[in-house]
Amino acid sequence: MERRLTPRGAKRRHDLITFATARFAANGYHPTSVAEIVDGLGVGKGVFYWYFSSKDELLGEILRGAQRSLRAAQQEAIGTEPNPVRRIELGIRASLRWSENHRDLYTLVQFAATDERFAPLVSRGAQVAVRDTMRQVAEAVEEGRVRATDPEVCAHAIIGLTTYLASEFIHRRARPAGEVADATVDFVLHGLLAGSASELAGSGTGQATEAPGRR
Amino acid sequence: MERRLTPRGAKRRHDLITFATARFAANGYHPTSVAEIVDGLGVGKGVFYWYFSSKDELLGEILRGAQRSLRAAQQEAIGTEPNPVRRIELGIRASLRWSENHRDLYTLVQFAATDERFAPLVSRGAQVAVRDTMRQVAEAVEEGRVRATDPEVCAHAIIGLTTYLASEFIHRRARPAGEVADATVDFVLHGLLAGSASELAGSGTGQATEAPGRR
Amino acid sequence: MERRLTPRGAKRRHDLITFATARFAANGYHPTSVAEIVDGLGVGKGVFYWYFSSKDELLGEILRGAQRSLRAAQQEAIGTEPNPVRRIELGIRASLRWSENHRDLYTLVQFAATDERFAPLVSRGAQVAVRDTMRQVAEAVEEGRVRATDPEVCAHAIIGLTTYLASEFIHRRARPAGEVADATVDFVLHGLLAGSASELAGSGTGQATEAPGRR
Amino acid sequence: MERRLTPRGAKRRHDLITFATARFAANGYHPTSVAEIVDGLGVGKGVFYWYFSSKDELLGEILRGAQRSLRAAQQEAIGTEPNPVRRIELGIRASLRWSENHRDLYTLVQFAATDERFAPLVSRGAQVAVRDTMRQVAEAVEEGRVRATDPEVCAHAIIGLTTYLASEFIHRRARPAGEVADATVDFVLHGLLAGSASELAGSGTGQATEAPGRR
DNA sequence: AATGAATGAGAGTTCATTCAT
DNA sequence: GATGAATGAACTCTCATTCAT
Repeated sequence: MERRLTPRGAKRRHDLITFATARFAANGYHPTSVAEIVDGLGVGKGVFYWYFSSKDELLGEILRGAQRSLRAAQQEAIGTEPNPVRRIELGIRASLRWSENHRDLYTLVQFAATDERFAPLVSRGAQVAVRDTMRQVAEAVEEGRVRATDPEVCAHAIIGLTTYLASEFIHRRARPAGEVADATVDFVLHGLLAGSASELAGSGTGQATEAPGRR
Repeated sequence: MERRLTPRGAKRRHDLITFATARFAANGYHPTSVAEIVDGLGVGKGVFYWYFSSKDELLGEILRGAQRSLRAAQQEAIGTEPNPVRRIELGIRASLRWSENHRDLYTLVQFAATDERFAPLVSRGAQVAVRDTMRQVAEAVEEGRVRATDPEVCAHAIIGLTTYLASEFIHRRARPAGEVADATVDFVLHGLLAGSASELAGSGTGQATEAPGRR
Repeated sequence: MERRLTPRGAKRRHDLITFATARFAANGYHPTSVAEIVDGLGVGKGVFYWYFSSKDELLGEILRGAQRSLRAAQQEAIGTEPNPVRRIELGIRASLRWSENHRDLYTLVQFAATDERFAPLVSRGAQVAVRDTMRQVAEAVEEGRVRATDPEVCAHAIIGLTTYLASEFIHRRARPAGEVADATVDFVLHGLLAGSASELAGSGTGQATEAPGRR
Repeated sequence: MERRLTPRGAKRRHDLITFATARFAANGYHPTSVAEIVDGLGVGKGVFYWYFSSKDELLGEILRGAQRSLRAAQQEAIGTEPNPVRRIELGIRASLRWSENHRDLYTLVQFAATDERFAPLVSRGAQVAVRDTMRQVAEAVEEGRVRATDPEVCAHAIIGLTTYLASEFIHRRARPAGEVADATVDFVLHGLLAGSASELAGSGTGQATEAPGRR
């Protein structure tokens, strides 16, 4: 692949990606045939294989593009903000806004994570996000702004929460991203309990009472 | 369907479900053919269609079974515990333990949620879990044990967090469920911030596009 | 592959091989599609792939069968004949008779030898034939029945001649195998020259670019 | 077609033929795509169809060129040699030398002979060679230089032997053409038997004991 | 209950050929 | 003359499903 494209060619390629993303998200990747995609654009089958060497490769391209785009949105949102806690918040808000504007991509990434052929690709993208977030959590811990916790677990918790709430409230119920972000940030920062004294000190199942990762 | 099964028939059916679950989780639902399943069990194709009317129906059965099994595990764990916060914790721990013992089912549910034909089924199961959790959050709020928040959002946050951390730490990295549960419960209850005074008081209201009060 | 076949299945498989051999020989291997074969037999496409894992595999089967069959015919013809020269003759006659009865296979083998994917298979079969013939030539030389020559070259010459004359006279012109065999055996045994004294003594050494001794 | 070509055009056309011949010989005619050829030369598809009206036509050109070239080599080698036996020998030697220098063409001709669309073309070329050789055999018989045999069968025997030994020893084992020619000429002239008295007089299968073709 | 065999629509992909630029 | 793009029929092969035995 890697073809030098004319402007017209670049547009075709872009159209294919856009249309395929929509169909994959709506119908599922496997149930959507190449024929369906090219028919939808009113072009011949050969066009598809002129721009992509296979259906799998197309999905790969879509996933890579999604990750690039999300990361760019996050970094642009964070800008030069010095406070790491605030950076986390800005990252969450950017992710949710991005999620709102790219519902299809979200669905596709979710699917890709469940297919052994694409899971590694998704994993790699997730690792980048985790590393970004971890750095901020670690910094915030160092500065004493947040409780001492395992930054890796925290990073996953933040990303997982954001991801899940996006799926539930933005995609399924079409709530505005801003509102969802408020709730997410609130939960991330304060957790569930009222007051400062843990009512459940000593709870647990007899296993470690501290968070894992701290040795 | 609905067939009166002999003991031998019941075993056959169970074998089919078990084997298919493993293959679906490992290879993906669509890429796994009925032939692969029956060959793996050393039986003819007719057997499959004797017990299930279609491949889709089999997946439906698997998903319904998974939800029944998870809910049973949660309810057994909660038992008669009166404290709603403690009930939430017990539910989280039960879910993670279940997740540890049923990795394949977890993967399958994740996939099913991305396919428009199965998503409704998954949704219905998720709604049950959300309603269960919501009831407990609402009760905890009423009793003043947790901050006043939208119980629905909270329920989703709890479930989302649990789900995601299960996937990352139990499935991908094979950490023990107990450890992961400790961290999850900790995060759910206390959030991220240090101390009782919110450093970010004022955040979480409106879109907060201006930097919130930083010291 | 390797399937336990019922009698009905064995017949189907045999029909596929027979029909495909005829089409491959008439139209060429590549130009003959699987669809053409199954349509010709009035069965569904799946039937083909029930019995053969691919079109290539089918050709392989055909070629292997041809080699087995030809070799069996030769060995049966030679029987226990003690005279090696006579054994060579019997082999030639058997080959030509076989050729007469299996024109399609001959054409197919010729093609297969020109395709890099099948050439090794053909080569292997040819090696067996060469080794058989070589043994007889060597024995004949030892017994002083034929001129001292390189048995390997002779073996190839015999096989090549037989092959070629079969193609030309039996396949293209439909002459009876017996007649062709007489001529082939005659040429193989006596060569071209009249009398016993070589008119061209001295030739056959070096590149002989100058005219050799002519009267 | 028939196009007046600029020198640059003539070179392009020649390059296409050369490259295509190599790919066809290496990969097979059908499996080699036009795209592969033009990509290999770094030109666009249009170039191909500017010089040739189709892929089949290109193969036809290659085959015709091969026959022209081989015949020219033979005629140049024979020159004005008056002795017909010697002419046969010179022809064999020229053919093998040509074969050594044009392995790809040899492979291609072999293939073409097996495809019903190209077989007539190959046939026509072969007929020319047979007629040339026949004339020489007939003359040699008339002059009493060789045994009285059917000149047509002899011609085919000579050509078949030469062809086959070229394929086996020159192409597959890369032996020098001179050596192979010595063996071929020797076999053609003397056959296999030692001495002048046929040890096998009277052998045969009860069918004609004389060569076929004589009525 | 169960099997091997069969179906045939439809999948992804290729490729000779054409055409606008 | 030459290119990149496009065409679309045809290809090999898959697979959920059905059926005779």
